[in-house]
Amino acid sequence: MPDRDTPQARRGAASVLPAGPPGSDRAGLDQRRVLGSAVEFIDEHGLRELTMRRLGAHLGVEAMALYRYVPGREALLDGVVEVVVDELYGDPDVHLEATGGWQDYLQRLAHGLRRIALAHPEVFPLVATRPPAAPWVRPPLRSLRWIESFLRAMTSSGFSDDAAAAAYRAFSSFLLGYLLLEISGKGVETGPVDEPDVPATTDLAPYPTLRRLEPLLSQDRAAEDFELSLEALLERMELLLPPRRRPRRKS
Amino acid sequence: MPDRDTPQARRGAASVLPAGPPGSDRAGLDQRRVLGSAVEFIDEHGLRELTMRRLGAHLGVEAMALYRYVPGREALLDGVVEVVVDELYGDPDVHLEATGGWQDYLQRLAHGLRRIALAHPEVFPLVATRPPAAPWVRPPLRSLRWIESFLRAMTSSGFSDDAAAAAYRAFSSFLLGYLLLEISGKGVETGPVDEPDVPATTDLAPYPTLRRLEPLLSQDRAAEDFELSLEALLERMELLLPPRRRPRRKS
DNA sequence: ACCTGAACACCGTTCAAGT
DNA sequence: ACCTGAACACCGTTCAAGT
Repeated sequence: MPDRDTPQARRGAASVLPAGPPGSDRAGLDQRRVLGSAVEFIDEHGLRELTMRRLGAHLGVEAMALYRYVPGREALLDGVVEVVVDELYGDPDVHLEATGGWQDYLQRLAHGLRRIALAHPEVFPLVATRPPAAPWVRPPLRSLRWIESFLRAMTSSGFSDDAAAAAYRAFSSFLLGYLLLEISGKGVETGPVDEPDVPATTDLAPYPTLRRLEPLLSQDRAAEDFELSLEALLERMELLLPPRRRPRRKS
Repeated sequence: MPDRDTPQARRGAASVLPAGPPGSDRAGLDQRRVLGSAVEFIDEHGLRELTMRRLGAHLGVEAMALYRYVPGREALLDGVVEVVVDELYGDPDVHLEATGGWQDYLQRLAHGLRRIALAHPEVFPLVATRPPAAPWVRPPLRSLRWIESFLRAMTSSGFSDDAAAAAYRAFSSFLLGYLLLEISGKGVETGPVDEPDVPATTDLAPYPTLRRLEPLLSQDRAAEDFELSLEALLERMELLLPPRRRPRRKS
């Protein structure tokens, strides 16, 4: 399912995984099929349930067969992260780097990553926390090609190298925090159904302010928050431009 | 080690764990000792290594003995998160809610959480990704008492309920993204030592901008970034105040 | 009251063996 | 060339039994 229409998408970015046998494409396994199936499995049952043996069963094969295509469970998870992040290449809304300037590009990039997080909420914590391959790989922008694309868009828009690097750090921090919290707020109350007679609702009596604001805090403002904070971030980035290229702020 | 000098710290916030036997305090186990030991173990060996059996050995006991004090591994991890977050209660720099106004309070709160993240980098991903008990519990501010404290500080400083809630959401997103990325940048290059003759350095030739900025991106700017972005966040929060309470911006 | 031994079902992973 | 069966070391968890 993922990684559509990008023949050598996984080839460009130094893949975490060895190549594996070339896709015989018809019957039989395939690294792409294994990884895609793993993503599917996590989307459906959650990361906790993913097991080499169960993934094998999901593919109609014994667990041991997977080791032909993946060095082990850890590498499988790395591959899952890679596949999900690579879905960005198939997103038509994100392509074409600089048709509308850097702000437009960063907007589309941010929204593309948000779509990925919302499409794979069970995978995203993995995207967020797997140790990156290099210190300058900052989740959720874990693909060398997108990092390159980001930095080129900024520098070619007039940002200094320092400013582009600072923008990259701010952008990744913003996305990581926002998206992780958005999906965490989503997944609550799902899971094993416990005693329905004990509502498990915490007693808020000792916390009067919290109790008063509780209905307010339970509202889902993720979409608006995302737009507004992204807008604010872009405005703050604008200040990193050399003064000549910075449009006068209306006030 | 954690949870020092706060006798009933874990009593106020609805604990995830049942009480367990009262601490006989001398020899023998104790829920506090089990959780504290787990934190210690993760700090030392990483989350991946933590096993009921190994934690038992670490405490000089068989794994099965732990089940007297903890319902299972999942609850143990919840307890670990709770213990680490509760360290905030022992931080003398964070206490006293509003001596210097809300900005000063949020500064100290943010720095306190940053100290925790840096002190327990192996635990922090757990703080970030464990499913919260309620939708309005937003990591890394996972303690009802601190959420209450935050909201009270804001509302009593003139923020409307809506503004306080928005500030809470923005503050938690900021901290989560920043701290998670700071510790992720720290932990890289540690772990199993592979082939030292193959430096595993990715070939950056296809990514010229990245290659040019690589030394810049490898610098550790976490501390400065944190200060500056926190400052910017607080300034943005100021705009949520009703105009009368908002000091005139200089310039 | 607290801990242990033995047992159960299930992991990840290796490897010789099948086809 | 690709998959499997059997095996190994190790999990989390239960429970009757020890002290």
